[in-house]
Amino acid sequence: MNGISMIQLAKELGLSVSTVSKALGDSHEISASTKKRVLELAKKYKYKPNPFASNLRKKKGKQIAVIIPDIVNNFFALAVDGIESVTMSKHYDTFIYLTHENLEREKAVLEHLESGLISGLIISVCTGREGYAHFQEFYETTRLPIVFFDRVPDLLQFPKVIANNYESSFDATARLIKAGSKRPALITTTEPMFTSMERRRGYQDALEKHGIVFTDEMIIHCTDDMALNYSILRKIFSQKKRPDGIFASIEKYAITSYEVCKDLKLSIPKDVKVIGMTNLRTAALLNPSLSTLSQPAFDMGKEAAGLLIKMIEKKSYAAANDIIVLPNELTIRDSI
Amino acid sequence: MNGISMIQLAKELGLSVSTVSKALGDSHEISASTKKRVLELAKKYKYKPNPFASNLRKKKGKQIAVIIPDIVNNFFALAVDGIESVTMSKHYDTFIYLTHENLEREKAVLEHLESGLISGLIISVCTGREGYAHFQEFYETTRLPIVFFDRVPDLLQFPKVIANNYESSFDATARLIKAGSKRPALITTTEPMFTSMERRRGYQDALEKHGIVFTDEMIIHCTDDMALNYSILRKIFSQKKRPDGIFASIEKYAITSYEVCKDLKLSIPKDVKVIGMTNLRTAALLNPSLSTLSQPAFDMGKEAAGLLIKMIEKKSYAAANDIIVLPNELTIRDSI
DNA sequence: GTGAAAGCGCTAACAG
DNA sequence: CTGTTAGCGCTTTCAC
Repeated sequence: MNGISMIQLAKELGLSVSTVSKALGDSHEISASTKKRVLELAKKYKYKPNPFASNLRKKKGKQIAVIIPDIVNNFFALAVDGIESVTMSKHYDTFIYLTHENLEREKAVLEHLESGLISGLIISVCTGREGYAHFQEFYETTRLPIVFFDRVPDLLQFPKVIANNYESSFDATARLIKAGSKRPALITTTEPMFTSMERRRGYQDALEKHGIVFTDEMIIHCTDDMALNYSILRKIFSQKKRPDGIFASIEKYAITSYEVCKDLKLSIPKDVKVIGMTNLRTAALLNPSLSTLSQPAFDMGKEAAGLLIKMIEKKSYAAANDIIVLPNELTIRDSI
Repeated sequence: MNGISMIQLAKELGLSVSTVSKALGDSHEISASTKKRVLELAKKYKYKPNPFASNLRKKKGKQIAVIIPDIVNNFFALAVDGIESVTMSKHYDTFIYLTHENLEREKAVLEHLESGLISGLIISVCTGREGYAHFQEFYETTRLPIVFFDRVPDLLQFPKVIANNYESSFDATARLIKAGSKRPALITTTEPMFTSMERRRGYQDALEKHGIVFTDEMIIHCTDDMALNYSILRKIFSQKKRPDGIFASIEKYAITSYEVCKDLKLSIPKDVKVIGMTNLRTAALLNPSLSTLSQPAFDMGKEAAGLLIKMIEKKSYAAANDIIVLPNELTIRDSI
């Protein structure tokens, strides 16, 4: 905290503080000549308004928060990149909070933010679907605009930015089938999430559409524990009646699938055809190169931030129930 | 902005605002019974102090900024993860700003932060070594604690957290040589950076130590343009007298090396032995699995944040010239 | 142990 | 077009 204050500027200019304030705000009440004088002196002294003072007075600032489960994940990193690209251009400051899939942490951050530090919130919720009450409560007490992205609480009425998970999962599964898979498996998480439910719906509908009878064991549930996932998959792919295709609907599961196939000497794509839901830049360099369904992560971040700032700036909450749907991108490589 | 204010608390308790303030601050001037009453009512109403008001009054807040070139890079993502793990536990809020290797952007962010929004700064500078004046200037005008990490301005007197780039590059190069490489190349950036200079020093010293005569063309300069890098590398590795080893001292160059070798049908590790400086989690899944020199990214972030908060909280700037050096980790896999 | 008063730096009525 | 005034909500002397 340092530099010159408005008071000192006013003193040196022989003007009142309020005149200086208005001049800096380019108010129409102020004469061009005065504005010029003020601006010049402000520039000379590199005057920067004290954000605490002005936020306190205006009861509003140019700071927003981003709450995500994990930054060490290409998807979220790209989303943050997209968010920052717009907050930067709109001169907003961006707080970042990581929940690490911990619901308590998520609640704690939300409660902390009820202090009024921010003017808006972008969030991708952690796994698990019980307990959305804290979002509702946050909104009730702060009335602050919130935009959810990717992992959204399906039952809550808030603006959201999501990918076309249903449709693209349908397409990906269909591609596996067309490539010759008779029993493609879906690898998904044990945690119930809206996104994975949608992907599962797309998967099942594609099976049905192509006359493949769905049975429960075609869905493989993995966890957060990579070692456990490995043994789960290894067990399943060691069976005689193993799946001959994989739609890995979570990034890390695609990698584990590769490891298991490698270790079991199952050839990809001959024995097992694989499509992975991932934004990994190295997908093309894996052996064999991995076919991917990738999310428009950067654009999702951009849209979310754009929407949020619109909500903050126009008091028009017309946007409040917007749902923006962006397309995932299917890239076929050698794994299929 | 919402919720109850201290004024309302005071009114309801029949106390003065200053008493409530002290009670909430657990001041020894206040009786235990009063503290209890205040705390209970505050809890009942979920009172949260208005951060703008208290920051304004105290001329100091619990917000810090992190400025990095790129979040879509495992190294920086991990570092942010490390930083956030400590700011979270110490109840600080973390702003994030991305420079995308753009010096102008870096300067703009710094200037913006001169407003006094934050109480401390963690930064990894963008490429290019001209122009460190803005850091000095930022410090002169704000007197705020700054911690640099990884990409640090070597000539400036500030606390820094870095990796042992010289020593570990020496070791990595030595491993290439011991594995049989007679002419290992160093792939580095055209941009002069302290980190890459250190890596280069380690590389050259290892050559000398092992009796390999260094010539200028053993250093391959790549850029930010991936397509250009590809053609640079392709040209070099098409020559008869091509290198038989690669120490890729920047993450993305290791990937391009793989692509080029694949396309030129050069076998790794038979024709070319490769070690890449990278934190990519998929390194082990590449074909062949990539030997890596990885940075202690998470810990670097943790150390940087710990140091910064120490500087913010104790006014003791004893730490001011600290340089914390953490070890890189060499993992040998099939590419060598 | 508690309270009164001043003020952090800025904005926004309202007057003039 | 410019100035006066009254705070935003909190912390911090200084009295009592």
